Formats: sequence, C-alpha cells, structure tokens
Amino acid sequence: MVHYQEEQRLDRTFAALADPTRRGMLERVSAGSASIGELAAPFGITLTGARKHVRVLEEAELMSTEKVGRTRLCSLGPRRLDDLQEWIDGYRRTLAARLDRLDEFLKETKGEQRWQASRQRPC
Amino acid sequence: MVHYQEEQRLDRTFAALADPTRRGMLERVSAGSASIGELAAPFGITLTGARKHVRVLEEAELMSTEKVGRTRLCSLGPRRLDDLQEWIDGYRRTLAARLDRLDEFLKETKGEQRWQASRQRPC
DNA sequence: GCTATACTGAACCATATGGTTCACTATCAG
DNA sequence: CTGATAGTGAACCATATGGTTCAGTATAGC
Repeated sequence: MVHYQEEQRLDRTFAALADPTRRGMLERVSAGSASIGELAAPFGITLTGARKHVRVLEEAELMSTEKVGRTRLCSLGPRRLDDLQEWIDGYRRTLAARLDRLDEFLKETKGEQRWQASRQRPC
Repeated sequence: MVHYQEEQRLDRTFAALADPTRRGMLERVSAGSASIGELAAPFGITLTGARKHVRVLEEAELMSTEKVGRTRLCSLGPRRLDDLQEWIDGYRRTLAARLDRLDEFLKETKGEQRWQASRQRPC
C-alpha cells in the first residue's frame, strides 16, 4: 500500500495516546520539561516503567528527550498531530454525510403509509 | 478521579482506532452498512476474527450492529468523536502556547552575548 | 425436510504491553 | 575518593491482543 508509512504512524500515535499514564505524562510535560523520576512519581511506578512509557511517546514523536548530566530531560515533541487530526476530520465528514442521507431518506419517505421491509436502507 | 469514566472512554476510543484493520472497517462501513463477511473479506481474515474487531468498535461506540436474519448488519455508530477531539484540541493549544513561550524567550535573549547555562529554560 | 450459508463461542496460540526486580553505569556533592 | 542519586538494561511475569480452528446454532432457499 502507498500509505503504509502513514498508516504505521497513525497506529503508533493512536496506540501511544490510548494509555492514560502516557496521556498524563504528556500533560505533565506540557507544563514544563521533567525528568524520568518526576514523570514516574505521580503515577507510583518505577523509573524503569516510566522510561518505557517515555520511549513509546518518543517513538510516536510526541515527546523528545535529552540526556543532561545524569538526568534525562523530557519535553513535548514538535508534533502537531496533523495526520491524526486529518483522519478524524475525514471520519467526522463521513458521519455528517451519513446523517444528511438519513435526513433525506426520512423526508423522502414522509407520508408513506408503511415501512417497507424491502426498501433500500439509507446507510 | 472524577474523570475516570471519560478517561476510560478515551482509552477505548484511541485503542480502537490504533488498529489499521479496524480503521479500514470503519471506512468500509462509512460507504454503507456491511455484514461481518463483507468486512472480513478485504482483509483476508476469518469471520471470527472480523467479529472480534467489530465488537471492539461497538464497545467504543464507533460502530453499531443489528442482527437481521442470519447476517449481522454493521453500520457507523453515532459517535462524533467529540471527547477525543477535545483532548486533541487541548494538546494542540498547549503546543501552541509552548511555541509562543519559546518565541518570547528568543526575543528576550536576543542581543545577549552568551547563552547562560543557568538560565531558565523556556519549556 | 434438507442443505448450504452466516455467524458464534470456546479453546488455543504467538506476540505485545505494562509492569516489576536487580545488577549495573554514570554523575553529582562533599 | 566516596557515597548518594538518576537512569539503564536484561530478565521476568501476568494479562491483553490479534489471529486461528473447530464444533456448533440459526436462517434461507429449494
């Protein structure tokens, strides 16, 4: 498939955001960069556990990190989530179109005495 | 946490969308309702496998199904993805704010001879 | 009534995920 | 130099995920 890479990117992004701990870490980091320890503490998980989450976020390019001294500084990555937004926009447009079709269908059938089981479904 | 249910809903939604097969099924169904068999075929998976994906989408309320005769009619669910959109909007606003702060920071420090290591980071 | 079709549920499998512990390295502070 | 601190990597564990097969049930069509 042509869009294979984009598909993969969507996979990684949606998956990264599917975990509440990771979303929490993004929120924490959006208030200012933090160390692994600072990210681990509020969730009561180990440094190792936190590091794993951070790596997932890095791979989705939602976070970027830099080792400074013995601590790792984690900050928000540059991603605007444009591709994800695009997918959602497409989906919502589809949904809107579907509702429009339903609307038309209801108008069309208004006044008919009975619902015909054999009638074409609107969606 | 107060927002526990919403958190869970976000979890389920992001997770449901993280799989390319499921996104494909949503796209297929957005063109008109389809049976389990019709959803399975393009991905070369079994009916059982397809049914599992459909169930995940149902639980995320992205798809709704109805058993008619011996086939199960799958159509788009009513969800507008509003909560997900809201989360993403918040994230993007944060990102924008972060870039603004960086911008100010760069203006502030313009003309200073040297980068001071001890200086407050912009983000 | 009989047969083909459409789906379902249980059992199973391999891999991924989210977490741990423990031993280790690297740096900071005195 | 020495001790405390911050993080890392490997090994491990339980559960979840994405898929299968196989034996059913229920309906459609003749």
